[in-house]
Amino acid sequence: MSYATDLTETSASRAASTDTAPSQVHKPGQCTRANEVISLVGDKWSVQIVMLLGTGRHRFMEIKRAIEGISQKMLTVTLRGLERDGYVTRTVYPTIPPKVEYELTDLGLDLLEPLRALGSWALANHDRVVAARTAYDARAKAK
Amino acid sequence: MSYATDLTETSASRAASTDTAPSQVHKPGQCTRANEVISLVGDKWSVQIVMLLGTGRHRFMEIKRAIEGISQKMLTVTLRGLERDGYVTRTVYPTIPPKVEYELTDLGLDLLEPLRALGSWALANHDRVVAARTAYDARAKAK
DNA sequence: TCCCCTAGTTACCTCGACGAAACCCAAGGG
DNA sequence: CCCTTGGGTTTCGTCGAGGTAACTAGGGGA
Repeated sequence: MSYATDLTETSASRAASTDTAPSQVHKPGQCTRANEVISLVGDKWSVQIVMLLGTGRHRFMEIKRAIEGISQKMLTVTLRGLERDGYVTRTVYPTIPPKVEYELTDLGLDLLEPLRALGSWALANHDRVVAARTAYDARAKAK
Repeated sequence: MSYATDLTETSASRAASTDTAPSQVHKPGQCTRANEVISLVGDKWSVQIVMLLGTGRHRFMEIKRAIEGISQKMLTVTLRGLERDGYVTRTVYPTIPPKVEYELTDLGLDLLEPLRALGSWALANHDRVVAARTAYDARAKAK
């Protein structure tokens, strides 16, 4: 493992070719730590919510209506997770129709930057991916 | 939806507050398209493989030994997916112990950049997340 | 009177992601 | 004769993510 995020990563190829050391040439710690955070991105809903909250403070039902497709349960679960990880704050107004507002913390705002980078990359290169996909499928079908 | 990757996104809040239009004020297309690409990041293995291939060309068994924990099946499935989406190329040498090499395409190399950004962010902010997590758990337990 | 609104929680169920392990070919080594 | 090696495919089983629906509170509107 060990992503070589900005380290000079010659260890991966070395480990695979030499193979004398069992499999511990990489630093598994880094990979694990990175994954712990990156796995949030896999969450189907977390990214969308963080992106939405990037536009400012929002109420629960606002988010639910904005995300379209998310269930009540998953919204609460996801928001709890984001709160636990320190990305959002939850503010409860004990009025009688309850009112809860969610807002990004500094950490959440920080996360927004690489997330937006990934998002705009995705938007920009979407067509390339679709083209590759159809080309691949055509090739596979022709075979 | 609509991530507001770099657009001025006032529509999300507007849609939630006005609520006159059913739910189509955002541009759902962008969100869907972005997700289509971002969902790759959720794949538990795709990111690791792309990162590893960022260090150069690699053989199947090399990758399998380097990733540690991936099963034969998931490696083939993930690599096929990455090949289909145009991120990696698959080169078969029809020798008699078979030899297959995987390498990032230009698209894959392009993806590497936002991925590394996210990865180094994750590494840099891992501690903040863990701290928030333990603080939250302590608060929850004390309640 | 009854329903709806907000922000949840809970129980139940489904379905797909993923792992484990067996099987494949063909050549080469003991 | 069997094992190994590389790069798979296939089958089977599990487990958890996530959806659905019903419940909670109290006040306002028809």
